[in-house]
Amino acid sequence: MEYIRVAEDENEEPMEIPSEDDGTVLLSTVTAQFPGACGLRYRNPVNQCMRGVRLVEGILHAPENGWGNLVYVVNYPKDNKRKDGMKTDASSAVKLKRAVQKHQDLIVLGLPWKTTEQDLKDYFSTFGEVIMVQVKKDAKTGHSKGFGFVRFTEYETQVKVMSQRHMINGRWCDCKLPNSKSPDEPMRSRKVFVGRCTEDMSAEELRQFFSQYGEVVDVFIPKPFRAFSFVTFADDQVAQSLCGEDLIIKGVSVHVSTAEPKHNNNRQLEREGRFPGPSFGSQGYPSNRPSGGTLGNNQGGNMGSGGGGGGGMNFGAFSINPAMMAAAQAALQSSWGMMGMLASQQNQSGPQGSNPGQGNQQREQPQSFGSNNSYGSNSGAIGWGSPNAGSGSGFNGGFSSSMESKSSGWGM
DNA sequence: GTTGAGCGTT
Repeated sequence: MEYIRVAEDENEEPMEIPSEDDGTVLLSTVTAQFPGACGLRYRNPVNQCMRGVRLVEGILHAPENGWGNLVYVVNYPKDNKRKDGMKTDASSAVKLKRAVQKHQDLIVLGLPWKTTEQDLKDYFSTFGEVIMVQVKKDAKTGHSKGFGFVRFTEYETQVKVMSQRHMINGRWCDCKLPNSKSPDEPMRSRKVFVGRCTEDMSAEELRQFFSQYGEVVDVFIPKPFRAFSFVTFADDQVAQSLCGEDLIIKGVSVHVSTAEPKHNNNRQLEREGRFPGPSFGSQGYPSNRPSGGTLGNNQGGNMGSGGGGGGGMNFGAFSINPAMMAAAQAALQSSWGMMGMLASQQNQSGPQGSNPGQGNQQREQPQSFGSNNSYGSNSGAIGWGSPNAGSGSGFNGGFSSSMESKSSGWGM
């Protein structure tokens, strides 16, 4: 482990604080010693100017030549000279949790409209081996939405890429960890949820693919197509180890998480706090949720919103539509089954018991299952994530790779 | 035919 020297003032005695394995320093590590700190700066030996240390998502990145022996000075918001602390901590705590980083897709923000996946591939390949790029496009027009994703083979490459800005086709772009996923949550389940599946991923292909990590005992793909599936392993540790990972299947980045969709992934709700409207039976869930938990949302209560129906749920009022069927179907597959859907009904008497995290499920808003499930090309295909084994043959069917075309003539 | 902070067809 490496340490860097940090002081509250240039003249004060520096304190050594630890860096992470990847050479970054967590802001949370700094705030642990200097409450209220919001960043670091240092005096550039070359020109004697103070320089800020790059900070992204709670992670401090070393200067070009590493941390070295410089003394880094703590930054505080405005002219707070510490002491007050605490207040900012609550809000920053959320970000600090992102601190532990793994190998993940990076989101690329600020892309020029004209930038193609090939451009991305070409550009990012200068940092290290790229195994996936995507430019998000409008389904109809095919026009870029101005952002994309990239995934590197090496974690070090990822760290490097995150630590700086990028000039891509004439625009400055940022690479960050997407906030579409939260740090993995603990849960003892052999089943994982696989999001962002495409329709052409068959159960057999998924089984084949996931078998490289461990014995797969079940693959379930909800029908009609819902862009996710469930994979159950024989060994729960295998399942757990995959949670939070992005995996590349047929050039498409899928996301693995616990079989219970933790996220009512709504950041708005976090900020706005409580839900409006009546929430019957919402005697709050035990607050022993795993760290990443979504804060007190009373979701379950929505079901009764119309009449309130103090205390009792009126099943007679239910009408089953296809969406609900699918939601139920999904629920049956998840670890908690219908428990999730009926979350707010639970008494949760024993603080003991099994898993925290039951409370707030509610699978899916019923949504139109309209016919248009046709998403076209998975363009950014770069083949399989190359499972080691040989048997995998037969899948290499034709997914065209937009990256195979060599040379990216940019400029005319 | 436009745009420029964001977050990937759960």
